[in-house]
Amino acid sequence: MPLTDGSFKNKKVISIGTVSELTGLSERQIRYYESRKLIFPERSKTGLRKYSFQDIETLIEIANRLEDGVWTNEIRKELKGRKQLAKDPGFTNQLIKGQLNAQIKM
Amino acid sequence: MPLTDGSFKNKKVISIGTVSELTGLSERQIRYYESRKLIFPERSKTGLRKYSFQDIETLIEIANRLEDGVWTNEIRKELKGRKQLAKDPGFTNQLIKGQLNAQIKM
DNA sequence: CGTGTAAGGAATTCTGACACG
DNA sequence: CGTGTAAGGAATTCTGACACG
Repeated sequence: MPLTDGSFKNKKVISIGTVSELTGLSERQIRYYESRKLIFPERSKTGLRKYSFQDIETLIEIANRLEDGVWTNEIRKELKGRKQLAKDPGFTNQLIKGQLNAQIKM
Repeated sequence: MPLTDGSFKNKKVISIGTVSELTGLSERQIRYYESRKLIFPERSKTGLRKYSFQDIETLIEIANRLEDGVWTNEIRKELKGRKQLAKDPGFTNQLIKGQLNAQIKM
């Protein structure tokens, strides 16, 4: 199965510092939007937040809505409208292949 | 301009620990392949390596070739065959928009 | 050649809180 | 409400080196 690019978009692998650079938002803001239930990063085993490119797009959208004077409560409702579709259609499979190979090697 | 998914694939935003988890390779191996000129991560301002999803695919490929008993020197040649095409066709533009908005807001 | 590891330091991220408003 | 900051601690990453082979 060919690797469809859509696989990357929802893979949570970016740390908060990088997200901050990419979006222009402060880490404080990014964490706050999470507490407001606008974004849902995953956590590494040790608790570090991990974001996807999709999250970054959502964050930019959130920043734009806030500029318009919209409250996070309202933004949450707006965001709920757009269902986040199928995640991970293929990429993990490829990764597993790579890891299996690595294992078998041992 | 709509955001083409290809934009994500070449964006260097993943740190080495995450790459290690995703590929099953040790950080030592990943850094070594860089010293062998097989992969070319970018660096954050403070020197931390950042990889793209494309790099991850390449790493899995490298691991597979090594299992076949191929030397890094040879793998480098093989990799050179496949030109890494256009990077960043659009994503950065969108990010800049978000950041500009953020700036203007101030 | 390719990879593991201990070593010391630098950079990152986390949480809870005080602050302003 | 949304965001800044200082505080202390925990987790991550970096480089150069010794080791095996």
